[in-house]
Amino acid sequence: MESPRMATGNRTGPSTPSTPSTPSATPGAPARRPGGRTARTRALVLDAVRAQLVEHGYDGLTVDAVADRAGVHRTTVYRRWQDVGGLLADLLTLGADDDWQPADTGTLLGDLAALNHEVHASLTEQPSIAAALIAVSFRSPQAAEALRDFWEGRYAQCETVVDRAVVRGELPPGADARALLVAATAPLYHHLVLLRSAPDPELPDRAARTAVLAASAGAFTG
Amino acid sequence: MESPRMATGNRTGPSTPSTPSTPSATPGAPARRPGGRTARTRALVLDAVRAQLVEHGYDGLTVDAVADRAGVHRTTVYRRWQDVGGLLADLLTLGADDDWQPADTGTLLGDLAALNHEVHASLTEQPSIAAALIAVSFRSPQAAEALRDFWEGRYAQCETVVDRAVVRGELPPGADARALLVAATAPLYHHLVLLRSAPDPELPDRAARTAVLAASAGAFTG
DNA sequence: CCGTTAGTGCGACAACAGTTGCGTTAGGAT
DNA sequence: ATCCTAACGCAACTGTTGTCGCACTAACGG
Repeated sequence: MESPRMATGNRTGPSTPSTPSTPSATPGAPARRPGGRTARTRALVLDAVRAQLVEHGYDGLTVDAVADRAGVHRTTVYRRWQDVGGLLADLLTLGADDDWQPADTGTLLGDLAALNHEVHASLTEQPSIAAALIAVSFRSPQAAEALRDFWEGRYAQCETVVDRAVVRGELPPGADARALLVAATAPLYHHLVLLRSAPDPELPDRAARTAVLAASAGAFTG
Repeated sequence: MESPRMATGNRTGPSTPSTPSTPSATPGAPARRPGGRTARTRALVLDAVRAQLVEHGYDGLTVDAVADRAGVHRTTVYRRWQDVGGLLADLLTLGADDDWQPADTGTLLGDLAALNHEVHASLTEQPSIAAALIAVSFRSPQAAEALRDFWEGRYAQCETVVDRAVVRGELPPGADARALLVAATAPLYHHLVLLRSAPDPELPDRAARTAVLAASAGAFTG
């Protein structure tokens, strides 16, 4: 997971509740207005979320503080994002919809190590948006779902890493790509998020190596 | 991790701030009073925490609700435990100091699988004290530290599993026991806590098998 | 048994989270 | 250019979280 990047575009935001792709085709639902002011507000607020997170950390990330910093009224934030979890969830979806691709280093070990280094970096940066999102996902269903979707997407995209390894003959066909990817990355999350160990710069490489050895031993094939 | 058991003893509780083992030898510090009423209050409150957690889940676990149920005033709870995290941390320390031992099944795979089944059970029981503690550990430093200490103790105790495997000749000597144990258990936590996947009854065995295969391939012998 | 005071009960208080009703502004369609 | 109304600003409100000062009760030492 890398840090979500800001794209100050004209996107609608999460307040648009499951709108079909053809907005004008739904007569019962009220017409959305994703234009000028709405988009501007969203950009201001999400900018404020990131700035507030950087300056005051996760504990200083309250709805009131974000609204003040964005120059927007409290109720506006509450109406569109509900709570802090909604804000971070929106920030995540904003950064997740870009066309991220796993690195292609030529070997399974290299690919997994590169992936792990990305995860490691996103979890150890100060402050870590990823860590804040994980923390808030235990309070906010919105954040939990956004994080779930984000990881689902990322793991799906990373399956190409395993596919490439199969094509190269590094792995036998029929390997459980998802299980392999989880085995490679889980120790990182376990140490940094749950055990809260001190960051170990060699951990990404070691975890990747362990997963590759297990895969070579046939751990993920039937 | 299994559910902490209640021992309605006369222990002091976490409010005793790092008291040396000889309380009477510290003239500057005020004399503690761990006796009758204090112990009774702690038992009442911790009982209420567990009951409240069982009946209303983690979301219903507020300081006020616990105090009401325990028949104790709010301020008493705030003063001795600070917050919900302190309450759960105390509950954990109460259950963690028993002489837990990892199962001895005769094989490394069996031992790791048994361990994983314990972890799986503690995380999927409804409601899960373990899951509640993990969730609250992101809000409360006390809970975070208690959880950290708990896991540190458990992983230390589990190193005997690896030692036994070395003695049996299943593993070469010099294996990194901690890394092996983390590799075996991390996928469980990753799926159940972070990814929030649906519980997979085969996951404990598969994760244990993966770790053993990696270990046999020399993944943890640096 | 008595004196000291740690621990508790009690009420008042501030700060924060979150909601509601209503008036105002500005997007978008005609 | 005009109308409709989504989105916003504003203020007042409720409920919860956490703190503080003071009085009181009971644990522990003598």
